Amino acid sequence: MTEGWKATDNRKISESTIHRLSHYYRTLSVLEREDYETISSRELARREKLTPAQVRKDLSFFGSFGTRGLGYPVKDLRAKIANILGIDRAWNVALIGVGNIGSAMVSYKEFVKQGFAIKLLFDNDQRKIGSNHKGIIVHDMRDLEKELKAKKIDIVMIAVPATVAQNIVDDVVRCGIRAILNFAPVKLKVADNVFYRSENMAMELEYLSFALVNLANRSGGKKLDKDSTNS
Amino acid sequence: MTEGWKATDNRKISESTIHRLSHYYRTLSVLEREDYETISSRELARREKLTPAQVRKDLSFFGSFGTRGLGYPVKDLRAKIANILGIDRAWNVALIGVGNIGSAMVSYKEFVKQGFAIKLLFDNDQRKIGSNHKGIIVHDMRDLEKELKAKKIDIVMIAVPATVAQNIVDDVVRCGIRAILNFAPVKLKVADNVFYRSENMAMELEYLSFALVNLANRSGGKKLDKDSTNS
DNA sequence: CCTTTCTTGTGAAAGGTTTCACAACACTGG
DNA sequence: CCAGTGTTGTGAAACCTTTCACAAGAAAGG
Ligand SMILES: NC(=O)c1ccc[n+]([C@@H]2O[C@H](COP(=O)([O-])OP(=O)(O)OC[C@H]3O[C@@H](n4cnc5c(N)ncnc54)[C@H](O)[C@@H]3O)[C@@H](O)[C@H]2O)c1
Ligand SMILES: NC(=O)c1ccc[n+]([C@@H]2O[C@H](COP(=O)([O-])OP(=O)(O)OC[C@H]3O[C@@H](n4cnc5c(N)ncnc54)[C@H](O)[C@@H]3O)[C@@H](O)[C@H]2O)c1
Repeated sequence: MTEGWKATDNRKISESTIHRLSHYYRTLSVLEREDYETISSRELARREKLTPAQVRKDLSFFGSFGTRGLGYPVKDLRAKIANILGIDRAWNVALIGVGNIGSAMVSYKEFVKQGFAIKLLFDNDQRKIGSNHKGIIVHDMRDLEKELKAKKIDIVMIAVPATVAQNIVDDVVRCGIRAILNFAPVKLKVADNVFYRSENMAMELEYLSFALVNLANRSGGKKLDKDSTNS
Repeated sequence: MTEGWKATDNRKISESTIHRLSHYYRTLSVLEREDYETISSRELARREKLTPAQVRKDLSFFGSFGTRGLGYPVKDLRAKIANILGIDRAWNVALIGVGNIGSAMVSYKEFVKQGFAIKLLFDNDQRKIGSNHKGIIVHDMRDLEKELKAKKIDIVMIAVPATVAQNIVDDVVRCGIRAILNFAPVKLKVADNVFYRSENMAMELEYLSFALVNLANRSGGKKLDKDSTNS
């Protein structure tokens, strides 16, 4: 039980658990900077607005990292979670579609700090191809395969109009990419061995709209929180 | 059973159900444009990669909109879902923080089409205050309360640096706002009667990272899909 | 009008996630 | 070394969501 998590393990880890690990990671980073040595599941839960049992259960899927009577060692646990999430290394990211959203992403310095470095840009607009964004040249879509492979890209972000998103995804998957972050408000069809996630702002706004119409002025109305305990 | 959903109903609707309604809505919009009269739960499920039972169950929480043997009337169902989600009306949105992400949002024309019109911009950078983005003037944060009330803002988007996000949220809530869409990668503390959702790209990237490290090259690897059946 | 075919709406079963509750253990102070 | 306190790790219970399975109803065709 002490040797922890193996990638080959067959246990099924829920999406919610992984998302909570991301949060734990951020909180632990703060605690580490504030020179905390250990933290209890109770205190961690308080900061995350979860139950202590939830915290312990989440961590227990991957090993036993705490000390009874004491809590978890902040530094080690942070490192362990980084390892579980695979963010203890650098990932090479490419971005396709250097428009409004795409430009914002390129200018965002936090990604690099978190180990996700945008190494390649693509567009099909002749006016944009060859131009320089924060030191990165925008490539022609025709060079997609060659460049993705040359730069050993792991993750592709897609910020093109919704109408062409599926085509681009198909191209990217054909080039061997297994992980995609999509910003177009469409549901993508991909093979079973390709992972993708979508950021869909319209959907979140619709959720807020639903909440305002249906859940507002309830007695002790409930918090809706994508960040919180419920997935 | 035929009079359908009431906002005063006490049944608990899950987040997943609401997200799926958003998807159904989009698919139904497409079907309506393609002049479909009716659609069965089976066909809708096929397009959404869900089970027919899931579709029927989701809809059944709000009433019974179908005809046995025939399916659901596309036009009516779309209208009904719009009503449930509260997107059959216009919402007034304000955006705080006109930086990289904020500017991208202002330039995004789809939001207006979907009933979410950005009516107000705020920043605390003197160089930005007074400037004009797509016809909207950037206001000083000091005018927050006055302007939010004058423009009858329903939803506030927060695109400021993570360090100040909580302060801004507190201000906004104090002005009476009940719905917030947050882009800063922090967990916000808000009262129980305030709804908020976060777009957290770092978290989605971390999920992809986890998938690449832990789930890749599994036998018949599983698709991770925020859009799909699991919330 | 009756039979066949189709599809909804929904209780009940199955499956998944969170919370509970407590044994096991670690540290502290006497 | 022992009693007392605190906290983990984890089966089991409680809770929540999805899937199953079928009765009920609608249309079509003879
Ligand atoms: N801007 C926002 O705030 C926002 C919000 C939510 C969702 N989105 C979504 O993000 C996506 C991008 O939005 P945007 O506002 O940045 O749009 P945009 O039009 O500013 O940018 C799209 C970019 O993609 C490029 N492009 C178009 N077709 C291409 C192709 N076949 N191959 C390569 N590049 C191509 C265009 O040249 C352009 O540079 C859209 O799907 C949009 O729905 C944007
Ligand atoms: N740019 C991205 O791609 C990206 C991606 C993920 C998350 N985010 C998050 O979105 C937020 C904004 O990112 P960005 O890249 O647009 O940053 P930015 O620095 O470009 O923009 C922030 C804006 O907020 C304004 N601001 C700062 N303090 C303020 C205050 N107290 N009141 C009002 N306005 C204030 C600044 O003047 C600036 O215009 C950040 O929290 C960031 O972490 C951005």
